Amino acid sequence: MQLHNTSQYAIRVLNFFANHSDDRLYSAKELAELLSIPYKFLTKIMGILVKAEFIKSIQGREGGYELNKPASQIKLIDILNTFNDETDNESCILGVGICDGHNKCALHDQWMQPKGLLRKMFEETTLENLTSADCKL
Amino acid sequence: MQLHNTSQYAIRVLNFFANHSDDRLYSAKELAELLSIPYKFLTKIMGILVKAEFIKSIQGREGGYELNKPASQIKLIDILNTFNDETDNESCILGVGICDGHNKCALHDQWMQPKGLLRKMFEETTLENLTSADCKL
DNA sequence: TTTAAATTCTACCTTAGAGTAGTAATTGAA
DNA sequence: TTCAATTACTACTCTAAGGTAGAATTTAAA
Repeated sequence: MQLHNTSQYAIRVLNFFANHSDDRLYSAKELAELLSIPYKFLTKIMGILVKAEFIKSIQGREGGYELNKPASQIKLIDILNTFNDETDNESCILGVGICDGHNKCALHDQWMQPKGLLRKMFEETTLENLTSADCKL
Repeated sequence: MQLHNTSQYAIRVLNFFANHSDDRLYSAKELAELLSIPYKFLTKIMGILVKAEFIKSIQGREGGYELNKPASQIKLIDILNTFNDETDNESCILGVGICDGHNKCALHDQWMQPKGLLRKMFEETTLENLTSADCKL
């Protein structure tokens, strides 16, 4: 019951940019050091974030990365979906097809409430809503 | 954000026993068919459930499995822990060490409430509390 | 124009979860 | 005593996530 490592990294990187909207670029080297993410793995993730248009990249010497859109327009769920992190609300927590009120798994009733809050968190939280000050990178 | 396959299988098997407390044994072959779980994988899981003392096994011809303790004494969290499914409430959802009120990750505040409900569900739900009738196996 | 700092691309390695295969051991029934 | 139905054990394969390596490309500064 946890997020993929790549999703965690991606959220932390994007959150970093949301909190550093000074008008400059950050290189992969800098980010890797500041966020303690393996450099080579980070560059791989950055490539995905660029393709997904969360991040804009400037190539070449003095290049780097910056946010490609306002923090208020990036939802957590969009990030998770980019990395195939399971947020499919229809599928059953016990893996027994699709659950609804009439055709449900043994854990369905207990699962409804936490599932709803998780869904709310991922769908309604944007980078803008994340803790901005004094938080761990 | 989902349970391991083995945990799902284990919960479904244990729930099946909780709902079929008639005084008989069920063989791995029967269980595999009734619950649509690959036979060989099921026997592997049953071995773990036996070692963890959730299930009692009777070897040899006419043998099989039965619950080893009352359904009210088996919590979901005990099952998950048996299969290393992450339920460590201290560790951070973004993977940045230990989060608390003073030293927290960017998502800490939003995570508190769903985390609490998940914890409650896993720690307070026993096999006895699961839906017993008309639920998918 | 050269060079160094940066992104980008392709390919690979490692690990853990998921699942399979085959055989040994057990045991009640015939 | 034999045999068939069963659990138990060991070892393997497959797949996807996590992570690494190295070279190609881009670009601005020197």
